[in-house]
Amino acid sequence: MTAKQLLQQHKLKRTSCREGMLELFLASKEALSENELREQLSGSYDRTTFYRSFITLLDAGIIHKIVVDNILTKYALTTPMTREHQHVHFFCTHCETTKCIQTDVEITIQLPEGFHQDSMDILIKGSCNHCKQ
Amino acid sequence: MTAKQLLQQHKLKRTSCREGMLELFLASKEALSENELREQLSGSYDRTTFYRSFITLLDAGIIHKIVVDNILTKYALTTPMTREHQHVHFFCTHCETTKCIQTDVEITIQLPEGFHQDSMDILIKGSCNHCKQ
DNA sequence: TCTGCAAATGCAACAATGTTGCAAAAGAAT
DNA sequence: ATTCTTTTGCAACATTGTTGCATTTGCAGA
Ligand SMILES: [Mn+2]
Ligand SMILES: [Mn+2]
Ligand SMILES: [Zn+2]
Ligand SMILES: [Zn+2]
Repeated sequence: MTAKQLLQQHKLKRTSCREGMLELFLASKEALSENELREQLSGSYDRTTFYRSFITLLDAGIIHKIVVDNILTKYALTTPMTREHQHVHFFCTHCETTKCIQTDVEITIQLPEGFHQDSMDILIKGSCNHCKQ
Repeated sequence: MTAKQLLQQHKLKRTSCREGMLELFLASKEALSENELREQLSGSYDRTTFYRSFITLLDAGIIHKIVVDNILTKYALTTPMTREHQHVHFFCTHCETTKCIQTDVEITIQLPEGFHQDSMDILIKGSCNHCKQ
């Protein structure tokens, strides 16, 4: 799947910002932040354009967002696996590497009477294979 | 347990800001945000003082922090239950009510080779008993 | 290939949240 | 009451994200 195909498939205009972002997502095994994308797209775009592109790609379901506390926000491609709701994310507290964990989880938690669950976010923090002590 | 006792027990100075915050935490069944605390402590304190008080109470382990995406940050008292295991938080997407779920969870997720887990955050989103449709 | 229109962009301004340095005030111990 | 330390308030700043508006671009149709 190419960036161009992804955009066409979702009937989105093929702009260089979107296409550049998608190429980086397609090439990366890890989630990427706005800053990481901008660094690599040296022909920088305005910050506003990035934010609006994120919104477009999120709305289309092409990418999804991973927020780690007040520390950072990253984005990753949505795959068939990650599209299934509750999947797990991993965050390395040393190098901030953030990954989608491709595992099926079946967790049921008893909520108080009258509460209703729509979704569940699971974030594991620890050290990645490069940062293990 | 009173606010005064909590502060003395942790050898913290008994200032009116800290004591006011703790009284609200002790009286609340839900997690509270900076704004909710400030509203109720009408004899408002400076924003900086709030942030520094949060840090003090967090460091002492008296409260813990619950971050919901880029939406909001709330705080709640640390109880014996919440201190122990990985515990779960609930966030109502309608009224933003945020609660600690007092349930024991034992979840093991297989991480990629070389990855090491330190902690796990679980956030359930949905509607609370007042907002159920 | 050219034209026209809707959509995307860049820029400036703004808001919310959180942090830091420093002088003044308050807490607690003597 | 005096002293010393910690906390506070204020101003300034950083980061992240949003909005309005004029300009530019992509793309469909001629
Ligand atoms: Mn993911
Ligand atoms: Mn909790
Ligand atoms: Zn790492
Ligand atoms: Zn609610």
